[in-house]
This record gives sequence, structure tokens and C-alpha cells, in this order.
Amino acid sequence: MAGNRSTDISVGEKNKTNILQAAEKAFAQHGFKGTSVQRIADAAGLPKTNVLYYFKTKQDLYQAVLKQTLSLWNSRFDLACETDDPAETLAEYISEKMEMSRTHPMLSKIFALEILNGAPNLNPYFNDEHLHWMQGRVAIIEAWITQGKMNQVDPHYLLYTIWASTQHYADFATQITRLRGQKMKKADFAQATTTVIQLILNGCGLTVPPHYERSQHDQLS
Amino acid sequence: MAGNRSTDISVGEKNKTNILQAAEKAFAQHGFKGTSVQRIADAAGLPKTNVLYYFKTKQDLYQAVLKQTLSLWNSRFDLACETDDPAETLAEYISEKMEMSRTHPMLSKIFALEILNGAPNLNPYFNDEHLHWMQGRVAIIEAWITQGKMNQVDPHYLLYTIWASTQHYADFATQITRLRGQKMKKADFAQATTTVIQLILNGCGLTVPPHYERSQHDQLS
DNA sequence: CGCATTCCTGACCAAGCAGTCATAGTGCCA
DNA sequence: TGGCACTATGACTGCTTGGTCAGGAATGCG
Repeated sequence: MAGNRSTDISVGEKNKTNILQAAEKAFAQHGFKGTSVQRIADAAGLPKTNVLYYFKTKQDLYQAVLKQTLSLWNSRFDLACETDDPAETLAEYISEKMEMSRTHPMLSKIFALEILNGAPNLNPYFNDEHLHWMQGRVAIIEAWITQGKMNQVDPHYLLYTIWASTQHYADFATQITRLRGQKMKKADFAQATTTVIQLILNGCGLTVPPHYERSQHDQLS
Repeated sequence: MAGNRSTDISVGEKNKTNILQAAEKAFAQHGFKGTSVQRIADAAGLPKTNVLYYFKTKQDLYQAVLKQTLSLWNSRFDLACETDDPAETLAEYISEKMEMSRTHPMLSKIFALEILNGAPNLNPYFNDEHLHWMQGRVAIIEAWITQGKMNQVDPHYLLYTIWASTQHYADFATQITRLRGQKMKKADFAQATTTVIQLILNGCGLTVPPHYERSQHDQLS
């Protein structure tokens, strides 16, 4: 038909991404067991058999969604080194993770559900990567401590705290929304981000870089 | 038969608690949808019909488990007032929550799963209680700030951070275990607790009370 | 046009599920 | 002894589910 000449992607690819989007939403909300292929198909506006045509099994589809999820873990912190400024580096890392919680809450939820279920679908490859990443980051933080750049804080628990307090805004959004009476908007996330940065950086004996400081008009009376 | 004369609880009560324990474990690991009544029955060593005899529906059983879960939220912080010492109060609160994550990880997971699923089973009563609690705690923290006892930190985000970074050790135990290579022991929890306290209290501009300080032999080289 | 590949789908099936029911054992009190 | 309440359970039912299959439509390409 006319009008679609610019889309050189095949109909198959288009359908696949469409299905993946619907699946992402469904899995994030209801978990693997709680999501039926029929529900995903309905959300994607396709017959169930068509979904099974592109992804042979529900497992395959879930694995594909999970793969996207793991891209969440990429960050500029991956490339940090011990000569970097800890305050700047950590603030940016927290900022990145908060932005992830805001813009991709469903992927965060899927990861959380996977962990809660005992992570049966996280393959050894990811585990190794993850462990390797962890060891590298821990070494850098320990170097910063040795150099006297920051307080002595166990790097493992520091990282867990950063993950927890940022992912929380995606995973526990339901709870937060109920307590606030409305969903967190972009400005709320900005405020939450500065608060988390303030807490953790000060907690490490670091000074919050000017760029990440609370802006004037956000001050309490 | 002989031997049971000291147990004045009826066989029914004994079975009920037995079933509840099995259900707690199963729901925490596989969620509501992912748990079959049969599985719970097997874990409890009873025929499925017997489980349904005590709890008419799977929903009922889940609700009963969830009710236990909500007891997690009780804390000595509930009774705090603005004349209390913020450092001492918050340190104790964090300590309590960490202890909950250590001793009742499954209940924490069930709560997390419930929230992730959109909290369809949290009744309005709990929501109201929870909101009321929140408002009370926020007021106290704001008073502390006004009194100059601690830095200006948005109380809401402070509380979220405390919840997140403590519950994390229950909900994400699988991830932590894989990264460490082994489960966290009691001593590890103690260290994690002091680290979280240090981070958050320093983050608020508070001094960690001596009792909650890292002990000497835990120091890094 | 002709053929192959990709795409699409209704009908169907076996398994697992929550929940019902009829039946039966058990302890207790009158 | 009879009756009642509680406890227990195998057999069964109706429904949802993931997945198969056979056949048909669209598309691209020589």
C-alpha cells in the first residue's frame, strides 16, 4: 500500500517489536505465570497463534523481553576509573538509574520479578558479567577510599543501597502513588533524584557537585 | 493418643498454621498465580482437599498470608515524637527493618510481589493506615529539620530510601547471594546494617550513635 | 506467470488448575 | 447408644492454559 515506503523493516520485524512491547507490559504487571499468551496477543491486537508464530513458546518470548531488561545495567559508571571524581561519578550513576526507573519502569519490574522468583532465567553469562562488573566497581571505590577521597564505606553495601533506592521508584511505584495520591511526575523524579544523591553522597562524606544540587525553588519554606 | 497432652491447641489450628507456613513460602517464591493449591498441600503434607477445607479458596489463603505480612510494618518508630533524637530514632528504625529482612525475608517478598502486581489485595483499610502513618512520620521529620536537628531532606524520599535499602536485602537476596557466592549470614547483616545506617544518617547530617557504629574489628585494612 | 518463502489463523488437544461433592472417620456429650 | 460437629479425602467437573497442526493468504523474485 502507499504511505509506508520509508519503512524498510519487514512486517515480521514490526510485529515482533509490537509483540515485545505488549509482552513487556504484561509480564511487568502480572509476572511470567500470571501472563497468558492470549492476553499478550490481545494487547498486541493479534491472534494468539500469530504470537506463537514469532516466538515459539511463551518462554522464548519472556527470554526476549528479559534480554532487553538486562540492557538496563549498562551505564557510564562501567567505564569509570579510580582517578575519576567519586562525587561526580556516583551522582551521575544515581542520576542515570533514577532516569531508568522513570523512563523504563516496566523493565525494572521485570528484573525485580525475575530476582524475586529466584532468577531461574538469568543465564550464567549474565551472572559472570555482573559479578565481573561488581568486582571492578568495588575495586575503584576501595581505591577512592584508600586515596582519602571518601569515607570508609563498604563498597558492596554502597552499591546495593544505590540500586535499591533508585529501582524502588519503578518497582514500588504503586505504593508511592497511593501514598502521594498521584503518580510521580518528571519534576518529582528530579526532586527525588537530588534527594537520593544528597543522602548517599553525604553518607559517603562527599560534597554534592553543584550541578546535582537542589535548585533554589525546590527548597522547603 | 498419648504424648500430646500439653498441646491444648486443636488439630484444626495446628493444621492451619502448618498450611500458612507452607503457603507463605510458596507465595513468596512463585507469586499468587504461580502457586497452585496442590503445591501448598504437598509442602504441608496434606491432601489438597484438606487445604481447601481450612481455607475455602486460594484467595482466602493468600489473604491470610498477606495479613501476616502487613504486621511487618509495625515498628517502634510508630511511636516516635519530635522531641526524640533523630539519629537514635532513625538508626533504630533502620536496624529494625534490616532485622525484618533477615528474619522474615519471605514476608517481605510477598509484600514486594503484591506491590509489583499493583497491590490488588491491599484493602482500603491498610491504605488509610499506611497513609496516616506516613503523614505522622513526615511531620516529625519536618519538625526535626525545622529545629535544626538534621539537614533539610525531603522526608518522603528519605523514608522511601530507608524502605528500599533495607527491604532490598530480603527481596533481592538471590542477586546478592550470586554476587557474593554465598548467602548473607548474621554477621554480614550486622555489617550491612551499620553501613546503611552510616550512609543514611550521615546523609541527613546526623552523627551515628555509638551503639550503631561499626565495631573495630570490622574495619577495612 | 510460477514458485518459494514468509506470514497468518481457526480448530483442536492434552494438561493443569481451582473448587465441589458425597462419603466417611473421629471425638464428645447427653 | 445416638446424635452432632469437626475433620478428612477420593472422585469428579468445568475451565483456562500453552502449544500443535493443517491449510490458506500475501509477498517477493526469477
